[in-house]
Amino acid sequence: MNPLISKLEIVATLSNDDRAKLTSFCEHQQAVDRGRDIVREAGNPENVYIMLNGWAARYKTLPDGSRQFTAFLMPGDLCNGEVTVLKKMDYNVIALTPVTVAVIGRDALIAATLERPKLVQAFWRATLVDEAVLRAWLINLGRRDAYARVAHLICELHARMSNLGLLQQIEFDLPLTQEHLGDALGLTAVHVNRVLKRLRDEGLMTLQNRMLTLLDASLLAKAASFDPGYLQAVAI
Amino acid sequence: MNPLISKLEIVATLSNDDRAKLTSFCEHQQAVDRGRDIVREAGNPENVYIMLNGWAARYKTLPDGSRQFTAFLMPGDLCNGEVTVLKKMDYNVIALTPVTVAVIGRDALIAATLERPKLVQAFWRATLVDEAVLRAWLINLGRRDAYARVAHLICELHARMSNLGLLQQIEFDLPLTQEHLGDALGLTAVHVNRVLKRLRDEGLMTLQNRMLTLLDASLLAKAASFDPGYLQAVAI
DNA sequence: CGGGGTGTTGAAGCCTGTCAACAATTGTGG
DNA sequence: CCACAATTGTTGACAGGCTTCAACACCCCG
Repeated sequence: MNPLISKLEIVATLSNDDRAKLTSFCEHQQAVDRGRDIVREAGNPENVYIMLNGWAARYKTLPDGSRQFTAFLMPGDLCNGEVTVLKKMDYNVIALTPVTVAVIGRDALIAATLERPKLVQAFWRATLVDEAVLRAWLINLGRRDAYARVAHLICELHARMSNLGLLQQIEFDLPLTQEHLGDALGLTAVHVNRVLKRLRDEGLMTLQNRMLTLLDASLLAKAASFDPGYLQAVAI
Repeated sequence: MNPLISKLEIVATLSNDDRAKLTSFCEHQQAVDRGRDIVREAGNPENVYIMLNGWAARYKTLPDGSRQFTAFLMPGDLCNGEVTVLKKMDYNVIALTPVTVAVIGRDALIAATLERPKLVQAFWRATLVDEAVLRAWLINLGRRDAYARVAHLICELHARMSNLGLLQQIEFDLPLTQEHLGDALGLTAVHVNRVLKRLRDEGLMTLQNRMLTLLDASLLAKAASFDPGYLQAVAI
């Protein structure tokens, strides 16, 4: 199944025509090696890149060399959807695993959406959910200690993958290093390690060999004060 | 001058017709006392509220009672623009000063924007700038210490007010308490106080009686590694 | 088999939170 | 206009969470 369609159908109902259009968007594909940037701050945003496979992260690097992720991108997510409306990009996107993206000319995407107001609205709604996730991250960094912060991120990632239909079980592939988690959470990899150990010792979850196992999902959600409401768009 | 028009004209060019429409949006006004919520998470989002005067903050409260701001809202900002596309709101907005808002029926706003694609795009671009601000806040909380964090927020607020044409000088009214700053920065009011003292002692800025004075703007920007690029939308 | 990346653990130090007391300012009612 | 209360700002002492630095184990891939 096309992940872009899956993602948009969470927030909107699409016609067969819309689905066909989205499928055609994904014809021109490109592979990106793990560790390489998919889009760059300085780059010319002529194209829009859509995640089809693998994991990526939106990030920015500070003058002192430290890095902060502002989003994890999963299949169906737009790497730089903004450029349909703005000529600027103020972030980078890096492939955290081997990634395949769909490449669409910015103008082609704009033209297509002009003919299909339903599609615009679907993209728009998906963007608003992304923004809600961003707000949740801010709250996470501002007001939760490292323990609850890690727990909250794990709950979010599990819920998002579950929404995409990428899993049903308590065990799933999480191809993130502890440094990646630290970059997302505003923590050092060392401290992420200590928190994961505690979560493991307490029997809430384990993360080994890139396999995450939720041993006690409800306790984990409670520790994180996780409320999944913000991940579900409610269409008018 | 109508602050909504000022705000949108930063990111788009408007026709006289558009401006007239926006002015008509602001006919139905409402006053909100300092400390009261303008919109509530649980509330029914039938209306869209637009800031005309005063300061407000988007926020969420955690189970333990702590509060995190996710945005400061100034004249021209939409309190809950999402509800034109989504039926849900996952945050509150509180008036930090006495506020006047314009109240528009959600359906009326949707109808108006359907006739005016230019207006939709203007709103959309403004939203994307707001999102860039949100990312900047996340980076601020994730990777800067309290000193640089406070400095960065001050730089941002100064730049935003400057963009709105609300000031030209190095001195301007900043009606936020130290607790407000703490809620935005993920710090305690006590520690904000200590940082402000240090910034004062070092001659970078003072904040007294709700008056902020930038004594050395370039040094302050340097301490914060502040780059104002993200505040300016670049239209296609 | 060897090497780079990743994970694990400990010790020490610093940044920020917590608690508390008091000062300054603002707001309110007489 | 004054008196008083409530909010906000200021400062100190102390505790704790997280970072830093370091060493080593593990694992995958060449």
